[in-house]
Amino acid sequence: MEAVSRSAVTLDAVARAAGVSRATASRVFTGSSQVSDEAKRAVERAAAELGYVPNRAARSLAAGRSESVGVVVLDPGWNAFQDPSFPRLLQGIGAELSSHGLQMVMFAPQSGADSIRLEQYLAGGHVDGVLLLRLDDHEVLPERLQSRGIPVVLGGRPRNGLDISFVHVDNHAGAKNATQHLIEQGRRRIAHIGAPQLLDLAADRLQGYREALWNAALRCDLVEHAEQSREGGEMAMARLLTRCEDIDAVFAASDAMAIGAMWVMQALGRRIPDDVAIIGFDDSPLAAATQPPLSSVRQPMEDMGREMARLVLSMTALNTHGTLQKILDPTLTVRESTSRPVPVPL
Amino acid sequence: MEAVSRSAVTLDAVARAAGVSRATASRVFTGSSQVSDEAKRAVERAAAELGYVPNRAARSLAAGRSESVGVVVLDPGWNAFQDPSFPRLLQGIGAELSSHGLQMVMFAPQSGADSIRLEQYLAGGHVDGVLLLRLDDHEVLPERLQSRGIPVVLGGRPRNGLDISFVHVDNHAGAKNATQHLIEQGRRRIAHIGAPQLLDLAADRLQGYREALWNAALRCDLVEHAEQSREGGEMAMARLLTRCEDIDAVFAASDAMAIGAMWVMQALGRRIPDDVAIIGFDDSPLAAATQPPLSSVRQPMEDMGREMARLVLSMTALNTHGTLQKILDPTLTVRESTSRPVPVPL
DNA sequence: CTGAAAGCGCTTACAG
DNA sequence: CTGAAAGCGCTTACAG
Repeated sequence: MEAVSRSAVTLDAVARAAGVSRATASRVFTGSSQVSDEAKRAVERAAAELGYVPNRAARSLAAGRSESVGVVVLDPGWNAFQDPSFPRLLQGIGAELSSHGLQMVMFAPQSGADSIRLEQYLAGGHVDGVLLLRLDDHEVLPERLQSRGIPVVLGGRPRNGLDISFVHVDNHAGAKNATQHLIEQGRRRIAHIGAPQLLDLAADRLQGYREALWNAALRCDLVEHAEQSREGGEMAMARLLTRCEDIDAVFAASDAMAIGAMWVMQALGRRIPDDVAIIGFDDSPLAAATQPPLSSVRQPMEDMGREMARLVLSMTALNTHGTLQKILDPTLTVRESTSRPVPVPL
Repeated sequence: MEAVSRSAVTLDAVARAAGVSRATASRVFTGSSQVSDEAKRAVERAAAELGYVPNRAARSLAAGRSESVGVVVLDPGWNAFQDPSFPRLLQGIGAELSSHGLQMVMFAPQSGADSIRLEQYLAGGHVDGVLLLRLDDHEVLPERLQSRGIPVVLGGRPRNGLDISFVHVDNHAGAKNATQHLIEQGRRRIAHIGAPQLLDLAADRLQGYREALWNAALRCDLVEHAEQSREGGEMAMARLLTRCEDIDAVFAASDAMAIGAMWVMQALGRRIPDDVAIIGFDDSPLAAATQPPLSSVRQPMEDMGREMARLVLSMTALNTHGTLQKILDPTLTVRESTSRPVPVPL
């Protein structure tokens, strides 16, 4: 059993066909300017005729870099692949890398064996840097890669004590803005349906909600946490109503939960937004599809992707051992669930 | 600007520390049996102490293979990343590759520039084979890779005239089974909501439906095609009802469309399954969440992934130039939307 | 601008 | 079982 003679045409063959040295041929492919137009043309013609494709493994080895960046999705349940914001994140990463001529390489390890293999792969010269998504607090990969000298950037905030680069969306600010928006609409009995308490985004969003209420001198103990699903939202909404009958607004920490709240309210015959305003979080495709359409906090996922890519690129370029970070603000997408449409005067 | 001295510890260093030659050290990592236990232990100890990680770029270059397989998702809209069956497919691929000690490397090219870079990457010795997902008829990547001698396997049937390996789910059989199931439940006026006609799965599923009706000597012109969404299903259902008031069963080519049909029927006060039975396609998470739960045709996505991996592995091992194919049968997941629950006698 | 040469870190016949 | 040596396909100072 022998390896296929796959990459039949090598740089050497191209150089010979073009009548130049291997060094010169190499220079035209690496974009070095030190080549005469004549030589360049000859090499390019020869390459085209022979169908030359550089062997990137050889190039990585010789040059000490690979012109590619790894994106690792640390998500044992593959949930990321159903998260509507995930493609937007990938798109941002891909666009930024692409504009620098870099290749994006993605990984989704599922088992311990996968992770070990992956670590060796990433540490083994196949990528210039690594972007890490969806890691939980027990994940050791970031530190292990970093200790090997590989530039690493996290999506989300690292756990305490970890000195590592990251890009993070300010959940606190997003929640505060959402709540302020409700207050500005004249709402006064504003409830919050929080994410499961073990997520740190739950604490951040709750905190933002409380701060906005505090600033407006409103009471703020109308909080229930729930599973991030429509059902979770329904149950939380029901519990909230037993605590306060005349809630006039709800800020939910996810669109799915907001929809659950909406269903409960509508089943009770309350009009949205007339009787109760509802705002969600994530601005997922769901939000635009409800009746009435759901206002939501939009996380700048494309921007987050772009920034992650920028950070890792500047780390590889600077060859620094310092860490970088960037915090992005969410925006508000206001739809009819929080604001009565103003009739357009003729 | 110089490359980081990243992979500080090389095979050479390990060999020296272990007091053996580089060749022997290499043999313990490649799993060659030709090594004494003593030497093996010494090398493993040295590697652990020094924190050695093999440089895989070098290994790929020297060995002529990479122990990794590329998975390319050719989906300009990133839609795959929101498709509930997509993670199952990846899981199948990952599990099979993993069990053979192979690394799975994923790509999602978005632009022409991405595709060119990707082709060079894949052809450049970084992967041993390629799995292609979601390609449309104009895609040239499969042929281009194959012509470079790289083992390629498609998920889905290749367009006519393309001699290439593939794994494919038999849509025709799935549709036929679903329709037969409805007939066995005593239904006689069975409508079909088809996928958009430009998809070839639409034709396959329609054909399966027709065949089942034909075999049972039933009429079969109750067909409407629609967008693959709940709204599409609603509109198609409404159109069908204008053509035949007393439809007693619906076979929809996707779960989302089936749900649309369900909503329309329920809004009209018809009981499911008593008055009308409904079955979908894909057995997505949606199906289990409806009221009543939706019967559906389940595509064996994990199996498809596993088979794709198996095929590409056997192609790399056999080093053959022939092509392989495998066709898988869907199964039926029967829930309450098509069969009245039989009360359990005490 | 160009070429000869060394070297990137590994694997693998080949000869013991 | 082991080692010396050649070689994988490229890049890049170095010296013209």
